[in-house]
Amino acid sequence: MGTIYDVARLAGVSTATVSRLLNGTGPVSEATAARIRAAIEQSGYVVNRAARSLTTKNSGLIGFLTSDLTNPFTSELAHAMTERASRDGFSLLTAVTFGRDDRFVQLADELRQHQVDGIIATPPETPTVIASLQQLDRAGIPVVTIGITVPGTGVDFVSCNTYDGGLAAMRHLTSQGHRRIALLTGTPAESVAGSRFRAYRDALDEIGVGIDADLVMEADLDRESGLRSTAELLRRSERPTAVFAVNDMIAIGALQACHAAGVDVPGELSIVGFDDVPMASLTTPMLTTVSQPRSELGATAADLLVQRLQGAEREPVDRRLLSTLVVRDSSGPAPT
Amino acid sequence: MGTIYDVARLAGVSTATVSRLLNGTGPVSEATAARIRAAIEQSGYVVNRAARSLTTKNSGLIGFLTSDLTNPFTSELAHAMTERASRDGFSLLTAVTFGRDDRFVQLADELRQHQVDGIIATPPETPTVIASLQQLDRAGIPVVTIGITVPGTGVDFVSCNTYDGGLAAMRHLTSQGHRRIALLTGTPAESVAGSRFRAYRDALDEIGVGIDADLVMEADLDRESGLRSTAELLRRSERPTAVFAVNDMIAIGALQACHAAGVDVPGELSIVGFDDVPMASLTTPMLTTVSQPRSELGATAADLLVQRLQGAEREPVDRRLLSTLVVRDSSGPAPT
DNA sequence: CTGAAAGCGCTTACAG
DNA sequence: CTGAAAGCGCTTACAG
Repeated sequence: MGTIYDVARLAGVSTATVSRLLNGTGPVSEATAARIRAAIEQSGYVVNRAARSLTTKNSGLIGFLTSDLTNPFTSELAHAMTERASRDGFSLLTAVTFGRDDRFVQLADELRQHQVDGIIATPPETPTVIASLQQLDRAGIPVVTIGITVPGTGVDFVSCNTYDGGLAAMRHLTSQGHRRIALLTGTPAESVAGSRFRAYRDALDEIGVGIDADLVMEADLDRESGLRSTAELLRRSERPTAVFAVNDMIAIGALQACHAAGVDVPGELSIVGFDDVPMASLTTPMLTTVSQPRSELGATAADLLVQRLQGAEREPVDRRLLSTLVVRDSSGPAPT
Repeated sequence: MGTIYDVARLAGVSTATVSRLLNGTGPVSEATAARIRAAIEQSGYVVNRAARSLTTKNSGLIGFLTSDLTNPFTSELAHAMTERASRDGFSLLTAVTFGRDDRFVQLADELRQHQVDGIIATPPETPTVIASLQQLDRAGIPVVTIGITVPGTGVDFVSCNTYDGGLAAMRHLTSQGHRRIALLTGTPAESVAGSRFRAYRDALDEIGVGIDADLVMEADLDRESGLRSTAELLRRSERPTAVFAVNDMIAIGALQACHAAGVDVPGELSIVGFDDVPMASLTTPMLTTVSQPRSELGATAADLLVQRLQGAEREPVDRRLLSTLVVRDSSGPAPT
């Protein structure tokens, strides 16, 4: 592909001059500029950013750590981040953890090896992950998290008021007479989707009902496990009357379990999800869920990181976007 | 973060020895190995792969060029590719073109700047894109494409038999009496989703009906444009009785347009999609569509590329996976 | 406006 | 089993 030396030789100048033209980092006479441009054209020269990063300490790479690119929520985040980042010449290096803590740690390390300028993470809020994020921060790598806070660091944080959203969802159920409400969430419930767990607990508390451990289903955060957990709930002699899923994919799995078991939704079981993914309004019945501004979350996260990478000195930011309950058809009064 | 020099100094050895231990590329006595490991631990050393790539010519980066990460089809591809690639230590550098040719060319260049070892692309089959891909190939960068062929190159190719799938979908409609069938596709129809266009044309040909240009709706490949195109079709005095969408997102948009206009599906209009994205079985009515093995496509593409990157010398591969028509509820007999 | 030279952090023959 | 040194492709003071 040719190096900057080839271009320099072809144009009869030094590599310093070529570099200056390429980066607009110093004056170059129009005559030599023209010769250099011709040489670049002729040799098909493409700058080697890996080499460049060796001196500049900037790779132009942003690491994105996520557990599942398949989840529409995540893919919209990634899309919005890519778009925002590319505006300032940054590319996204994506690492998928499959929700496994050990992979998170390993992939964070890999991103560092690739000299990412910064990292955006939207992982489960487990101790291992938090520790890993803190280490990144200590190593001086700018980090922005979506949905989880990392105490004692300079990490920027963008999220929705998921607690409020979760509370609205739960109250929507309790106000309609639901008492036996199952929670479909990750493992452990307290930390994976922790704010939604707290909303679940507090809303039950409001109506004087404690948490029934049998109704807290800890599993993966995907449709499969929503289907499995709900199928199990439906087999029990004493069923819940409602299900609160911490994301829509789980809720959709729950819906499918009901279809399969011939259980009427919302007549026999109310289902509420979280995220308002595109397909939430396409299910039968359409899903009641909490809407999060996905693109805005992604764009904001990327924006905060880019700002920092461009030298903005400021206090760590805690940016909360609004999430709202969207009542559709999968929820209704508790059966009497 | 410390460099290999810091580690070497700390362990009292040369950088060459550290490098040999790190890469398992030469013998190191157990005693020194232990000292080096301790030094790495102590200094929190992380190898700089950008620097490494300067000598090895391997970045460990695979570029993924796609038009829309939001499409479930694409995100599943990306997911599967990431998984397969990471097995051999490769990371995915994602570039999103938003379906724009100029961005494709620019992003391909950016990926080269970042020294990607190879590229996987699943873009529209436009002349600009083909030319760009050919240039990549000429530059000696291994390329695997999903869904489009690049003539006269060493590019590996993995796809479904989308023509057969499209033909099955179209025959499903024509055999039920449909004559006025609209095609919802990209611009230009002949090349974006070209095989599906050919299937459309040939199936109409079989029943002695020519293409009615008014029924070929060229637009973007997303839900929005499916909605818009269909809304327009529904406003016409002479409506089509069926719609064949080249992907499910478009088909879902078509479904929504019908909902909005109070048009019964499939009573008044049959809709057939393509891809069988997860939400295709969650719509009301559930979508008739052509199923593509998404994960397998992604995994195969990544596999072919990794093989090549690991030095496999072989003829360019043309791997066809099977796509099949899935008849659900959005299609039925033509209204009489 | 331009060039010579050092240095970024690695790996790799080569020599021992 | 180990080290000295060159080289990968850039950028950046420094000097002119």
